[in-house]
Amino acid sequence: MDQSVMEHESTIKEISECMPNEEILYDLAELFRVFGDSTRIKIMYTLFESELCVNDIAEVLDMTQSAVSHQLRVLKANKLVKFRRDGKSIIYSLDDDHVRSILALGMEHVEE
Amino acid sequence: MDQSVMEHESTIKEISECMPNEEILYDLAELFRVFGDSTRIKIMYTLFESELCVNDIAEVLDMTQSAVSHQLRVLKANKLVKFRRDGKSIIYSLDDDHVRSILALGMEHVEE
DNA sequence: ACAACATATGAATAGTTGTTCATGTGTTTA
DNA sequence: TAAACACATGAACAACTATTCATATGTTGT
Repeated sequence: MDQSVMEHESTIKEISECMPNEEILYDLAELFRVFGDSTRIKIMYTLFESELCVNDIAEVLDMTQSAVSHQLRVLKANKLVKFRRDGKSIIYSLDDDHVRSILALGMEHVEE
Repeated sequence: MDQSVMEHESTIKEISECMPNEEILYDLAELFRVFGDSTRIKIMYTLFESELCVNDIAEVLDMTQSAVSHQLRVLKANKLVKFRRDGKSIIYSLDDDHVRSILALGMEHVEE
């Protein structure tokens, strides 16, 4: 095995060592997959400035209550939104500023 | 229509006005959808520190050349990677620092 | 306790997507 | 120029996902 092949092999090895482990990579992909649907993005944008109940989100986006609820479930499971009960309604809001940051960064890339 | 209903209506309207238009939202979702697959994320991570040709990516990730090429096509179409020819090989690299920023932000959220 | 309201959820379906296999295109070398 | 190499691409299939419809759960006011 000559020098250049050995260097090649060690480069390959180095890259593999820098790679985050499978589980983290899968979680990361799942996080982005949640952002990868325009209706979920719309829902997050409705919550950008103020919290809202499910019916209001459905009204703003002209969607069925069921569809919104299903998507909120996904957002909830990935800790992108949080919620609290207020009487009969359940009020949703963005979980933290990470969500806003990620949306903003994505927007920067898209608007170039 | 009483006062509270009017306020409700105007809130709904305000939110709709802040919402980015359909096309932008769709592009944004598409961008994140590209990040939403673990093999594409792996490919981007192999390119995090240094540029690589298709075969090397395939070798590092233990994937077929075809599968890698198909995914590079998606990354290319969304301007997440760029490429240049070098002899028989085509060398891929991350397109800009946006890619690194987005991956890093996502990682922050996941590692909490 | 009961009716009305707000939300969640399960099942089914239609549409989307990642991989594989086979083959095509483009480049180098003998 | 023919063979070998590196990569791209089209078709097909299996796996996944978002929405709809029907219904269940939980809360309020009477």
